This record gives sequence, C-alpha cells and structure tokens, in this order.
Amino acid sequence: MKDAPTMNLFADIRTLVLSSLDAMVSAGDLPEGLNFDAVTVEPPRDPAHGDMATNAAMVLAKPAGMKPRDIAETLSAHLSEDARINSAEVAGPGFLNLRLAIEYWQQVAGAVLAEGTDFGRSDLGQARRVNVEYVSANPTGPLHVGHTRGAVFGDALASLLAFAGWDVTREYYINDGGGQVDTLARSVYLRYLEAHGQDVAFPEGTYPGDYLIPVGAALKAKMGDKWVDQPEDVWLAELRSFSTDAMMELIREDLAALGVEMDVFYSEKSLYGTGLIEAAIEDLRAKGLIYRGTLPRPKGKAGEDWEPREQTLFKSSAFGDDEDRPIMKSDGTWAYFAPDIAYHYDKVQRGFAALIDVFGADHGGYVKRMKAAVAALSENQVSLDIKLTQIVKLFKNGEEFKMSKRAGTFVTLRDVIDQVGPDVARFVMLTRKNDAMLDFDFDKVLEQSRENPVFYVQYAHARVCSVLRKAAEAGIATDDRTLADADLSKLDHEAEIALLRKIGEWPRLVETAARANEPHRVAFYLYELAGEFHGLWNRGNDTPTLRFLQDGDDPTSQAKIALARAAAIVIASGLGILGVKPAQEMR
RNA sequence: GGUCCCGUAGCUCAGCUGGAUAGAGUGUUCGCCUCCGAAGCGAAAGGUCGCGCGUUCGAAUCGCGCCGGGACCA
Repeated sequence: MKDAPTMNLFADIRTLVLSSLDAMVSAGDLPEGLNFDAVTVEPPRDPAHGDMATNAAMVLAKPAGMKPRDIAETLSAHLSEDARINSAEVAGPGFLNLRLAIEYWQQVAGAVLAEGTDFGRSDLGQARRVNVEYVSANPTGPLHVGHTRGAVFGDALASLLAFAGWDVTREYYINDGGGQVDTLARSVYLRYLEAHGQDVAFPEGTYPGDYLIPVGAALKAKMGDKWVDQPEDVWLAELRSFSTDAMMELIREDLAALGVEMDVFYSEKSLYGTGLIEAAIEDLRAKGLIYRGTLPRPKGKAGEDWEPREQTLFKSSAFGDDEDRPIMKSDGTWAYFAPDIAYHYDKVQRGFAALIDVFGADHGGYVKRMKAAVAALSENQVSLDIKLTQIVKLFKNGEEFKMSKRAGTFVTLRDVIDQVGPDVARFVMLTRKNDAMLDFDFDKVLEQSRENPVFYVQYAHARVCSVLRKAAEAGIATDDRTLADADLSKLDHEAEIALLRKIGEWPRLVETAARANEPHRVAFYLYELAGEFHGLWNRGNDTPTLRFLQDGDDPTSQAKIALARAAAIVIASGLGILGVKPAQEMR
C-alpha cells in the first residue's frame, strides 16, 4: 500500500471493486457477460456514510436478475479481504459504503509530496491533440471586459486539458477579412489626417476611440504626407493590414497583461486566395451537401419584405441544424459562413482529435451550424464542443456600471487589470459557470474575507507558507523530500483525515472537470479545499494538539507540516491551472 | 415568431453527466478572543429544486408540454 503512489484513489478502489466482481463471476455468484461500465465509486454526499460508495449492486441487479442486497453482501465479503478496506456496509437501496483504512488516507500526503504539482495529472487525453480557440476578438480595438472572461475561461480550459493529458493548441482567429476592417482603416486614416493638423469628424460608421490616435501618428511617421488628401483606392488596401497589425499588437499586449499566451494566431484573410475556402466547399460538395435551393419562408411573422430566392446552400440540417445555410451572397462572394467552414476544415486537416470554440453568448446562433460543418467535414470523426461565455455585469460602489460604446464608457481589459491585477481578475472570472451571468464587483473582489474566494484560497496557501517559515526558524527540516518521509501515522485526528480526504479528491476532480470542459470546477474545489484547511487551522485554537507546530516534538510537527504542505501543493497546482500565482503572504 | 441559456434557502450561487435525509457563502438567531494562531470558528433555523406529465429500482439532473427571465436571429 505504501509504495506505488496512487494517482486517483477513486479509480484505484473502482479497480478493486471490478476485480471483486470478476471473482464473483468466476465463483458463480454472478452470471457471465455482465457490463460493468455503469459501476461507479464516488465520495458519498454525506461523510457519515463512509469514505466512498459504490452503486455496483444496484446497477447490476437487473441485468443479473438478482436482488441488490444479495449482490452487495457477497461483494462486501470480497472487498473486506483487501487491506485497504476497513468495512463495506450495505445501505439504503443497495449502496455499498466503504470505509478505508486510515493508512490509505495518510499516504495521500506522502504521494502529494513525492509528486509535487504533478499530483493529479491524468492521462485522460492520452496525448491526443485538442485545439482550443478563444478570444478571437475583432481586430478593431482593445479587448473589453467580455473578452476578458472568454480569455480567462479559454486559457484555464486549455491548461486544464493539458493537465488531463491532452496535447493542447491555444488558438486565436483573427477576423481580418470582413467589412469592419475597412471601417477600421478609414478611422485610422482620419487619425492620420488629424496627425497632420487637419480637423476631422468621425461620421456614423467609423470608430472614434482614442486608441487609434497613436496609430494615426505611427502612420504619419511611416508614410509622411504621401496619403494626405488621396482617394481611398490609393491607401485602403495597405492601410487595412497596417491597421489590423497595429490592433493585433495592442491585443497581444492586453493578453500578455492577463497572462494569456497563444500558440497560433490564425488570420481569416489568409484563407482567401489560397484555395482553402474552395477546397472546403468542394469537400462538402463531394459529400453531396452543397446545392442550389430556396430557403422556406421564416415562420411566424408574415414576411413583409421576404421573397423566395435561390442561393447556394450547405445542407447543415442533415447534421442537426434547424435549416440549411447559405454560403454565398447574391453577388457571388462568400457569405461569412464560408470562411468559418474553411477555418474549421483547416483545423480538421491539421489532425486535431477534438476542437473547442469559446464564443461570447451573443454568438449562440452559430453553434448548430458550426457543429454541423465539423461533423460533415470530419465525417463525425472530430468532436466540436462550443462553450459560450455569458456577459459580465460590472459593479462599482454598489451600482451597476453600464457599458456603452457610443457614450465612451466601455471598460477595457486593461482597466480591470490595472485596478485588481491579473490574479484576481482571472480567479473571479471562473467563480461562475461559463454559461451563467457573472457579477464583477470592483470593490468586493478586493475584499479580504471569506466572501471573497480569491482571498480565501490565497490566504490558505499563505498560511502554509507561514507555517513553513516558522518551522524553519525553529530548526525543523521542511523540504518536501524530508516531509515525504515523515511518520504520517501521526495524522490520526478526524479533522486531519478530512483534509486528506479532500486532497485525495483532486485527481478525480481534474478528470471530471476536464471531461466536462468546465474549469470553474477547479475554482470551486480550491475554495472547498481552502475551507477544509482553514477549518483545521482554527481547530488549533481550541485543540493545541492540532496545531501544525508541536513544540519539542519534531517528528509530529513534520507529519503535520507534511499535511499542510500537501494542501498547499494542490492549491498551487489548481491555481496554476487557473493561471493564478499563489500568494506567499497576505498584506 | 424561432433557436440557445437560465429558473435550487430571504439574497448570490454549487450540485461531481441518474443515486441515499439537496449543499456552500451571505443574511437571521445563539455561542466563542483577560491566555494560546478570531481579517476567524462552532451551532440552529431556513427548500413543493418554476409548474405538470413521462422514462425506471431511483429524477434537481434525462424526454415532452407549459410559465417566468435573458441573449441571439428574423
């Protein structure tokens, strides 16, 4: 039991349950040919029920044609033979409640210290390649708060998947092919004229933001007065790429300030003129999914200006979309959907086993057609999961802060980071499920109280650091290798076991969070783990023997420090996935 | 009008892809610092999981239909 460090305690015990079931089949206590896939081993909701529970008897009762209790009792007898199992009691409708030997929990601390922040790493992804596309904001201005959430979510998801054994590519799709880039170029041109001393006005349909002033100045520095008072066809094409380059530089800086680093920036513009769009459409055409046709009249409203029109359509309805989608405009140019198809075609061609797109909730309408496109292009071989991030509501001084582009009151990613720092911004963005609205209160996120999960988790880590500092002052060796060899059998109080149990959940949590593509679960887990740690810490007030430092008893101190250190390692590991630096001390 | 998301304690939210008596924080009510690790801790009260059918050993979770809130499309 002591040697091989356990990667996942629950998977470990599940393996034991399965081998016991096999033994029952061999002994004739169960019929042959049963499927054990539905058998689970989980932490019970109520700790009074024991350490773990299995549903084996219940899910097998029907296919085996036996009573749950009969299966459970035989299984219990088998399991009890294992040294790790202290007791296996039948309960409720047929649960088998397992109590594990205390040594089994104690060795968790040793495993964490031996593996460090690799504890909990999983091979769930089996080194398969996954592409996570996120942010992908239009290159027309700085990132705002909404992008911040998408950036943090996508980045944490990517890290989580990497921790769970996937080979991850972080990717940003630059929408530099559409009309908004013309608008950007014209807006920059106005700033360029302004830099030459002209009075300029920003008409409807241009971007009046201040952030283009330096771009106009840079253009002046580069071009001099060559383009002043020249017609659009002289400068537009060149200014398009000049402007998007400038914006992407701005966006990269914003992302860097948040701690987000992309592997690939993929340009929409690069799809044109290379035949990739044509190739993607041809791929679909070869599958019989492109046709000339007329869409039905939109239901409900008596279409006022609607008239039937023949166009080139992708048969996305064959893959779950509500209706087929046009891929060409009436003037023969590609509809916006075509480059999107080509981009995902390219991702499929690049050999990813799984694709994930992180969009803002306002793009919810594209989900079905994109899934249809990937299903068609990859013949259902490549999965596409689309995660939508809901809007962020900002609060300041207790009042909602409404953003408006026209009023010039939109809050940028920079504003957020300047005020609360990247660590707080990142953690708070993950304190809600991605598809739930998020309230971001500038005052509350900086509060130092239990209400603020960022602080609460950081504080737990800082407390451990404080213990280590004090131990060092007292001359106790506290390096991880020494602690790993501490006599962990001294950790025998139920409050200490409770913390070990929570630490032991980490590998399982990583897998379930990765399976669901839900990094917020990491944040919630860390809050619970911190709570368990603070609880033990505070027990030290009333019960001095529960304090981490025991005067004059170094072996016991080391065992307790090992426990604290194990908690800190898992916290640091989890924060690392979220992209947050653990605090050494609170000030 | 259609599509997607949300509806769980007074409030803000979790709920581990179907499990046992549905959980945290906050708020409310009690208790805890002359000394020790109180930016905190313990305990209590608080729920028809929006409503109704259905699926099965078992539903907050899955399916269908309503009601209410939001986003997008038209």
